Amino acid sequence: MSRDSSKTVEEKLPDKKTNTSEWYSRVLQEAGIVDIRYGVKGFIVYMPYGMSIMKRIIQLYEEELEKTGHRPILFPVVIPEANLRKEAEHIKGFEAEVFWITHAGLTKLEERLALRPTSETAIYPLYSLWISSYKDLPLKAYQTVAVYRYETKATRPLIRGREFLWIETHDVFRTAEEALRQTVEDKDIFHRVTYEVLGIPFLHVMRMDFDKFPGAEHTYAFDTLLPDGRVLQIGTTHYLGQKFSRVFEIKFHDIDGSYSYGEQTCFGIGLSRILASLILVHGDNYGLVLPPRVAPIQIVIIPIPKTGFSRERLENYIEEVRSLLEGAGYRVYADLSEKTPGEKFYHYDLLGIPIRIEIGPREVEQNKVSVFRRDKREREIVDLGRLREYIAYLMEDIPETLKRRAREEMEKNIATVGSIDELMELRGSYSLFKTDFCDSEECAEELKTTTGGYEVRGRFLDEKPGEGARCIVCGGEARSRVLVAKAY
RNA sequence: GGGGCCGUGGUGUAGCUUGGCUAGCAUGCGGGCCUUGGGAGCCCGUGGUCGCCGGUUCAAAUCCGGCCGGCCCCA
Repeated sequence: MSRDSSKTVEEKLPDKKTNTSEWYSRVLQEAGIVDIRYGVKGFIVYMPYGMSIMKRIIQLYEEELEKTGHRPILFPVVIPEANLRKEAEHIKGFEAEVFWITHAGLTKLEERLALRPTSETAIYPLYSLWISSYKDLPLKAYQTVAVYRYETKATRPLIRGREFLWIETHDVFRTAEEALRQTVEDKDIFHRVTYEVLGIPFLHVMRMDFDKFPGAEHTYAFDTLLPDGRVLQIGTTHYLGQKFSRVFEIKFHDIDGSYSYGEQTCFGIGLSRILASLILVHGDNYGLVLPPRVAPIQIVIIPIPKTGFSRERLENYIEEVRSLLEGAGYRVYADLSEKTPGEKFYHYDLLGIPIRIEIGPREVEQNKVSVFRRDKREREIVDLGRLREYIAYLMEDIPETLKRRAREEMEKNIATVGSIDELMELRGSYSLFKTDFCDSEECAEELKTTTGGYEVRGRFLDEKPGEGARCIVCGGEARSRVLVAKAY
C-alpha cells in the first residue's frame, strides 16, 4: 500500500519559480495544450484541450468587439506583392520576415504572393471600394486569423512562433479625434477581457517613435510580466492616421462636398501569447490554474468508491449532484473511470479545473459534498442544500483571487529609478522600472548595452517626468516617464 | 547576433567513448484479478524505419559529413 516516494517526486513538475522554462514545456505537453512535434520550425499544433481554452478566449474578445460596433470579416491569407509594397515604411519593417509563395503547381508565379504578416495591405484595397461617403463611416471590422512571420530569434511555443493566432481590427473614421478615441476604446476592450476575465495584468504604454509599428503614427502596447521577469507584448493598438488611406485611396465624400482621406486605426490581440500568459501567470507546481470562464470543464466530480459501499448508491448520488450543477449552467464532468482517486486529483489539477467535488461514502451518508478550489488548493465540506450557492460564490471568488494575486505580483516588481546604477542594484528584486528618458534611440541602445538587455518599452500615458528631470542615460532633458524591462 | 546541449516504442531514458549478441529499463496503452479520501499492487499482452540523407566498414543507434527539428545560456 505504501507508495514509492522517489517515483512520485520524479513525476512531479519542475518548480515553476526556479525552473520556469522547463515547467512551461512540461505543462504544455502534459496538459495537452500544444504539440511541438509538427516538424517545421516555429509552427505548432493546438491540441484539443489547448484549442478548447483558446476558443473560449477568442469568444470573449469577439463578444467585446461586437459590443463596440465591430463586425466580422475574413480576408485571404495571400497578399499580392505590389499591395504589400505600397506603403514604404510598412514594407521596410516587414520585408525580412515575409514568407513568399513563388510557385503554383508547376508554374512560377508572375507576381509573388505573401503570406500575410499582418493584414493592412490585404484589407485596405477593398476598404477603398467599400467607402465612398462619410455615411459609410465609421467602418469597424475584425478578423480572427493566423499570421506568418519568419522570425529569426529563437522560437518558443505560443510565445514566439512563425505562425501565430491573433485578432486584428481595422477601423476607419472620418476624423482624427474619432480615430484617437478608438485607441482608447481598444485599451478598454483589452482590459475588460485580459484583466477582468482572464486575470492577466498588463502595463499600457506608448511605444517610442523608433519602435512603433511600421507605417503607424503612434503605437500603444500592452505588456504583461512573466514569472521569469521578462515582459511580453500581448497586444498593440495603432493610430495609422492617413498613412495607409492615402496610398490605398481610402477617401470619402464629406458632408461639405469635399473629399477626405479616412483616419485609421488597427488593433492586434495576441491570442497565442495571451494563452501563454494565462498559463505562466496563474499556473503553479501542480499545473494550470484556469479562470472559470475559459475552463472547458468548470467542475469535475471524483467518486471515492469503497469496498462494501454500494457503487450504485454512490453513482446515483453523483448523478444527482452533477445534474443539479449542470442545471445551474456550469460545465460539469463526473469522472467515473476506473483510475484511482489520487491519480484523478493530479490529473485535473494539471488541467487547471477550477473546482473539484469529491464524493465518497461519507458524503453520501451525510448528504454533503467535499469541494476543492484549485486556485487556493483548499477543501470545504458543504451541505447539498447550499451547494449551488457555494459554487456561485466560488465562480466569483476564484477569478477575483487570480486577478488580485497576479496584479500584486506585477506591482511588487515595479521600482522607480533615477540612475542606471540604481537600476542595476535593484534588478535582483524588481523586474519593471520606471524612469525618466530623453526619447532618443541612441540612449535606448546605450541603455540596452550597458545594462545587459534592459529595453525602453515605451512611455506611460498618465505620468510625466518631474520638473527639471534628466534622462537616465545621457542626463539631457527628460521628455517622458518610461517603462524599462527585459523583454521576450 | 554569439555559445552550448540534445534527437532511441506514445512519454522519459540506457547503450554511443572502444562499431558486432534478440536495442535494455521505467512509464504509457489493451486484458485479467484486486484496490480506491493525493499518482496502489500482481499477472499476461502491446508497442522501435534508433530524426533524415549520404559516406567509411565484412558489419553502424554507435565513427565521419550535410540537412531537419527541439532545448538552454549569453547579447
